[in-house]
Amino acid sequence: MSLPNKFEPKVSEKLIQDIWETNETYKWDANSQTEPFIVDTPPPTVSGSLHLGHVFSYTQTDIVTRFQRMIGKNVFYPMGWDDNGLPTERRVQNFFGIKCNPNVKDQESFQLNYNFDPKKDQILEVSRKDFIAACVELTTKDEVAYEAMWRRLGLSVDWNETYSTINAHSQKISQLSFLDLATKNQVYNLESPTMWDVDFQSAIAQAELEDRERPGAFHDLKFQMESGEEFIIATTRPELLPACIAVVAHPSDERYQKFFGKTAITPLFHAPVPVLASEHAEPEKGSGMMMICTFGDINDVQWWKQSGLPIKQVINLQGIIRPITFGEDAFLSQNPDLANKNYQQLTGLYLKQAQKKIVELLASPESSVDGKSAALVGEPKTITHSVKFYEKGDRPLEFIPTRQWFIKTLDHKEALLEQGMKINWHPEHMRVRYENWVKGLNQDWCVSRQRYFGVPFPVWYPINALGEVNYLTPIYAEIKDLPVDPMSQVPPGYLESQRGQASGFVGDPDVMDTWATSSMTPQLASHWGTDEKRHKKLFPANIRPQAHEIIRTWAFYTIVKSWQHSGEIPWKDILISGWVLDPERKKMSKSKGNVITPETLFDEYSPDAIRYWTAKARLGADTAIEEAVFKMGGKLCTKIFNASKFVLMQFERIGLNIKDYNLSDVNCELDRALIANLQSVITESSKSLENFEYTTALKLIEDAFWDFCDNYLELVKVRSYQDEDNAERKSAMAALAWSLKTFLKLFAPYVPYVTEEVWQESFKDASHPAIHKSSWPTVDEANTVLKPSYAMAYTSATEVISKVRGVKTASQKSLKWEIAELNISCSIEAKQALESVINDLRQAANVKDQGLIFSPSSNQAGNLEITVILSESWGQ
RNA sequence: GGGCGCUUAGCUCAGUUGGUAGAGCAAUAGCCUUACAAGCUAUGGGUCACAGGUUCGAGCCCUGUAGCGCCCACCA
Repeated sequence: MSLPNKFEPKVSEKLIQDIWETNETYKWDANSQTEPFIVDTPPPTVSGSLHLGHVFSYTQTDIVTRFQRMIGKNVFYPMGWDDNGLPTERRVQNFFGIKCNPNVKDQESFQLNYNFDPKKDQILEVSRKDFIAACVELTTKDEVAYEAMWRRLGLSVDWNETYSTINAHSQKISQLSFLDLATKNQVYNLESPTMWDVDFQSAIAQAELEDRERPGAFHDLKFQMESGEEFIIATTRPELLPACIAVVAHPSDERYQKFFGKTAITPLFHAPVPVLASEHAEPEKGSGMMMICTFGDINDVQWWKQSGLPIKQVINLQGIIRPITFGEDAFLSQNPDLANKNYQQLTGLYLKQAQKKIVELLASPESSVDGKSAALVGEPKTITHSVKFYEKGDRPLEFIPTRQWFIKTLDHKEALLEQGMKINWHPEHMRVRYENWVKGLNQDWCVSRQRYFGVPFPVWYPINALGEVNYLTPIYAEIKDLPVDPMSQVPPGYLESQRGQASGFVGDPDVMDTWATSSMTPQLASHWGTDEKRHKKLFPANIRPQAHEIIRTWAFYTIVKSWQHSGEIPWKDILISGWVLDPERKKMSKSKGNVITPETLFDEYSPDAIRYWTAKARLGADTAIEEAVFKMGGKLCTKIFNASKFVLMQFERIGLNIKDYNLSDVNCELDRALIANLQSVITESSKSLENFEYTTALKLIEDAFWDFCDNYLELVKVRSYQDEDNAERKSAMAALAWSLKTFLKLFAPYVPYVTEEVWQESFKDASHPAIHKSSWPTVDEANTVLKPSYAMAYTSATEVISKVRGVKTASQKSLKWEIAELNISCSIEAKQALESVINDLRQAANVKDQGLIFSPSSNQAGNLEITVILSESWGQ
């Protein structure tokens, strides 16, 4: 039973991990009847490496969870890997230099290029199957590295309970969810203008939108009425002029009343378009007249839906101006030859180039409708405006008509707000963000993505005898067959040979939004739909820890799914963590994260020290990376170690075992005061931790511990150094043992390594082989009532010792310097209290024999007047 | 434009129901003290963003203002 002389966290790190592992310290007990505590762990996105932001929020969860385990809950703490979706595809593309092309054939014995160099090597197009295999290979490797880092951080995860969002289990549940929603009539597919990312070649959802400030310009364009009168419209998107379907002004705008119901002609394309009244147009903006194009923005889409006018689609899925012919179909023109001549100059151009080109055309002197002037009036006026982007995209979103699957949300706003009210939000004000989001929804959840590495829709579509695909009567997979891949599997009752044939079928080629799967994390962990007995035990979860920027996605979608499937809330409490900010107070970014990796910090400080830093930040509070706090954490751990060493040494010296202490030996006021104080620390910190206020609890524990080291240990030292094991020493030893054990347990959720290291050398026994197999301290253990006299003894003694230190320091003397006379003037009560600790006090202060003098005072009970006269020399 | 949060010592932050402003770091001055010099002791440092109000009393409650951060919406 002994600790190493020096505290070296690195030496014991691995050993301690092994202890946790071999004792199955964090294993969920499937058969236990005790109250569970279920964590809906965020599955980190597997696309590179974990950074300090992850360490921050996951540790906060771990602290809460370790506490719950110690108070006796049957903790279920799984770990998932979110490896499906765009981030993974993008990483795989860049890592191996491959790109998915569904039309390419599978390769035999496909070898991935681990040494891909973007400067030298060409991008290789591979089949869907090969691409998915590459995704699986790389994410599997990443997941190994992630697990190692989580273990090092000391997350008390049950590593038997892991899943990945792309594995068969997750695919099955994700598809099951889709089928359940189909049965409940909560999903539909629809061909309609949808937000489209031209680079990713996929639809995206409202929740993935991001506004970005971009330079733009107002272009004033001259239109003409059929009757010959001219007017001006202002537009930031002149390249959409060929897609103009109408021009509108506000109904009350007097300038344009005379035009309403008549026809205007567009420049360059001579397209006749109706002039209509619309509330959309604001008279004060520009000329008060605006053009409606298919489609410049969401307003155009909404307006078009009401108007019944045909679509003029000029942009293709790649963001390129597609070939069309004026004079045909919707593209009416009063001068098709001229229109086509102009349009041909735009065909094949990317939107940006097309804009440049059309501005040139509009600026030419004969571009107006009557051919007498330029249609572009004046110079374009440059502005900065916000433009909608896919949050992971590089070019602005376009609205392009495509067929997509949607999950109904707009019909359920009220119910979803109610569900939000049933959940406890920490901090409380984060609920408002959820509510704002729900209230502001304007589209159902677009859940299909035209990507490859994801969960397929369990859906085929029948083809009629004419070869037309019928999207409105999909063939759903049977539940027993899940998971299915409709691109390689055949729907019930069909043959593979019928794929793509008249009277046959086609598989849905799309995959689901990655959130469609991760919104099921509570059910993925509980095995919803596949193991009802287990699901009953593990659903709903107790806590959902997550970051605030994904309230509108992860939290929202999880609440949606849970409500639609079973009418329940997915978890009782949601814990919103803050952001890690770099020293310039900017959000920790991936590039910055790579500079300061968690491993670097673990090496330089210790996992415990980093954990301490995370524990100093409250939920929801953004926190700067602060080296000073890492240092503090390190110092605290050293202190815990050294104080433990001191206590253990006192037992060793006279051959006693620290486990054999007996609290009934405690008979000194000072020792009773210590125990009584710690009791209130236990009560208060437990209350805070139960409410997820781990920061408040830590402060209480820490303050008590530093006081224990600075004051109690100093006072009790001389008594405990006695060689004779008499009653007063026994009292000290029992108090020391119990308080050390208590402090170790109180600190254990925060700094598991150092507390475990000490535990192994002190209180470990067969039924408590690890500190996290021991129980949280309770007040009953000590059963000491705090009497006013204890408190007074303790605080008065502390006050005296503090005064003595002040005098010695001011005289630049060692704290060991002898005191010739210590005169304490105080009330009768204070005197009585101090007399009970007089020996401890006299020796700790090193007062000469007979040098401690009390004199009466009429002061208030607590007020002490202390005079110190130092000896001329050291003393003996 | 709507909403939420923040503003306390040089820095990073605590501050319970209103009752004499706190910690760590940094700075300064010291100390080999039988757990700890990677330690310890002490000292200095604040008009609690600003302006009103309620109250015997406001960092805390109310109203307004400003700055910072974030969420949402609008944006021809």
